[in-house]
Amino acid sequence: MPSATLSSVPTLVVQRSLFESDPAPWELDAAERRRVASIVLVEGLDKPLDYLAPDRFADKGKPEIYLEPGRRVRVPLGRGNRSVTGYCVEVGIKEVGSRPLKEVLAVVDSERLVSAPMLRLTRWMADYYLCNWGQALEAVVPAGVRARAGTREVLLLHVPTAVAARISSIDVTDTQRRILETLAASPKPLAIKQLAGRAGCTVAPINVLRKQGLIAEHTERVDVGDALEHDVARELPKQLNPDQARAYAAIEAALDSGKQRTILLHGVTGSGKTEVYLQAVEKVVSFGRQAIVLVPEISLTPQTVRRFAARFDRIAVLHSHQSDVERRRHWRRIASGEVQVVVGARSAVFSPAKNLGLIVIDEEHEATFKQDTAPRYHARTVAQRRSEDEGVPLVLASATPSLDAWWETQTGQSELVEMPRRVANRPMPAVRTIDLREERDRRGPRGAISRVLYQGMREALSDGGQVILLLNRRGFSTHVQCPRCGFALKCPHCDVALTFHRADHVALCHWCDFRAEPPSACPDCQNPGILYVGVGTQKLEDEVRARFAEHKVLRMDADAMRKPGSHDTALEAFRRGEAQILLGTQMIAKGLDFPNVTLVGVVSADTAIHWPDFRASEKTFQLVTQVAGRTGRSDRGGRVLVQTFDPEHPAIAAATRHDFARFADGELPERKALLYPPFGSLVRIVARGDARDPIEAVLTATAERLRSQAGESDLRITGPGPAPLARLRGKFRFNLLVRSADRDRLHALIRDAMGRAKLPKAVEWIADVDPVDML
DNA sequence: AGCACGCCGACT
DNA sequence: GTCGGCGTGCTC
Repeated sequence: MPSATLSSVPTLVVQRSLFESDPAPWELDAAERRRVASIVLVEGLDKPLDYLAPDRFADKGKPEIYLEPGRRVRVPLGRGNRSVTGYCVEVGIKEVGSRPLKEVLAVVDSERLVSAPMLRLTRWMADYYLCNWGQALEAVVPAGVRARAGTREVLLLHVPTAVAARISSIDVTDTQRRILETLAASPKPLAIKQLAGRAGCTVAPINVLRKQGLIAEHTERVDVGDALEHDVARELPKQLNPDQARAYAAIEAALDSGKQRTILLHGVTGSGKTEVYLQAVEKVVSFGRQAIVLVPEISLTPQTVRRFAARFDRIAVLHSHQSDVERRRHWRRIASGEVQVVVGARSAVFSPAKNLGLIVIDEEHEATFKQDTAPRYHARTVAQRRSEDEGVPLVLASATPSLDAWWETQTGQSELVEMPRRVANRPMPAVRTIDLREERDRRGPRGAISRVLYQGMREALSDGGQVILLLNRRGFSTHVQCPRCGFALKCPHCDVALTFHRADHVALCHWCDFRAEPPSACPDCQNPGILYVGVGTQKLEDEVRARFAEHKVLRMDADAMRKPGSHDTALEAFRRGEAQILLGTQMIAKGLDFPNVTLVGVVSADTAIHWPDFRASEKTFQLVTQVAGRTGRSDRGGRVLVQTFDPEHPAIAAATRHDFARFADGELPERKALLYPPFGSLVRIVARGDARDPIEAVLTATAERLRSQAGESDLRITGPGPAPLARLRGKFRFNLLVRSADRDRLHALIRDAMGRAKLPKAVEWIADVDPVDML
């Protein structure tokens, strides 16, 4: 072949590709204004794609297949045109022609799932939480709603009007005439079985009529089963005391202002915060708007729901233990505007309230408001954004506010309302620490309960009071260890010691549920004296039963409360006095109101103090303060005994004085010095994989990229280093902490750095924005 | 996320 | 010569 021909080939190729990417003249001529839908795919690439919206999807008279933003569609993607699902986020008339657009294949949803404000919110979430827009959209609409759980396609029959007019004169059998008359007389279309039942015949003659066209049919999607609403005795608003009235007035002013405001309701345990926000919600409802009240999942008991049901005619409940069918029922009632108040867990912040008037977050400091899978949103942050976008007030309530929410009040971004006194002027319980260092050196029975705590329990019980014992460790013993060779039983998949559970006689990993046979002798040195050390709730229960044999003991922890509903049953039993001693993990520390509890014992206040988490102090303060708040709630009074090896620790010292401000004043400067929240924004990147080196390498490269891109900014980078839980479920884990006072820039830098990194197949990573769990 | 294209090694 | 390894890049 002549060389001239060879050299001309590449030229041709180059020109062809130019024609393909640039509009050719004849294509420009053909440019048209067409209806174009912008589609965000549920998975895959994070960039809206444009598709042609055929006219058949533009007919408002056909709401089943009307294409509008907030509905899902099926669209062809890639060379193979495989059909994928995406959310329509925009529909408009656009100039097309430069490149032929593909067409939307089908409209999936027969109604809008995501409103315009929710579309904006999800777009913001994607930016803020470094996730795909598609992921954010999927988080906002419950799976049961997407799948239309609890509905069925049914075939409905009716008599065409032309036929109905001459039923008596049609040539049919008597049975067929009866069928036609029955159906024509029905005000609503009927299913085949319904019609057969009413006409007193089988389905056979009905099918004959259908074939003849004397009966018309169409399909419709209907709900199966009816909503059962239970009647609850109505309760009237309570008279507010002066502190409550002041707090209410502040919220009322915010509501009347018609503007977004954030109010932190800082009220000591037992100060009656709930009544304040209930009345605020009543006000919102009175002018026809809706309120969302978020509570921690654990507080969302039937009792809590009853409390709301007693005050409002139409409430909806949303939480994770509902079936898809239930959740969809509540969700649609909210979307229809029927519901006045939504009470729900974290994800209820996405409730499709049309005419939102107020958002309340009770126990605002609780970690459960942070989602621990993508998108890793915090309901408080999302609620703040939503309330700004929709111009409604946000009320945060807590006896132990998060330092994040607290600091906002100090900088004037939100308003602080204090409720420093308990209702009925009841005093706060006296809190006394018991120094376990002294106790350790004393002779006497060795156990988890010190002499002083034992005496306190004896006194409380003999006076007819009840006792709560907090121990934030489940299981029987926390370690299985050989005193001779130092061997400790560890999880083969995780970097943690196995906890011995005596009830199941198993050594259990609390992270991956690995189970092992507990050894009776040291597997290493065969020493038969292997020790089961460290006290969990099960061992504490044994000790309490042995030393208080004449009293009934109730244990509440994740193991004892495995059955659905057992949590509520146990609390009710304790409330009725069927047990005198309630012991358990943090699930007994929160929000409960037992008037007869006159003693709270904290078996070990130190469990969280040495946690490798910058919030360790904050968590300790909250836990001790919250559990202390469970007593002194009646005229019987109450007191609190806190066992600790570190009575001078600022968190414990402040908790014993119920002194939040003192705790905050001590803790905030430390956060500031290290640029931790609330002074800096924090993003934690966690990488995991089968081998240490590639994981660390990816994070090192990312850290370097961040440093080189950071320029003059205040970026502070810690790591990469092994995560506090360096091995989990068989994977090695490394993390990188990045913080900056400039939140938006921080998020943008990390998005860029992670987007550019080439991730080896064997490495997975996530970015956790505003992390709560640092393990 | 898939799914194709593409450029190098072991086979019929 | 062909099958197939998974690196790279695109998807309206």
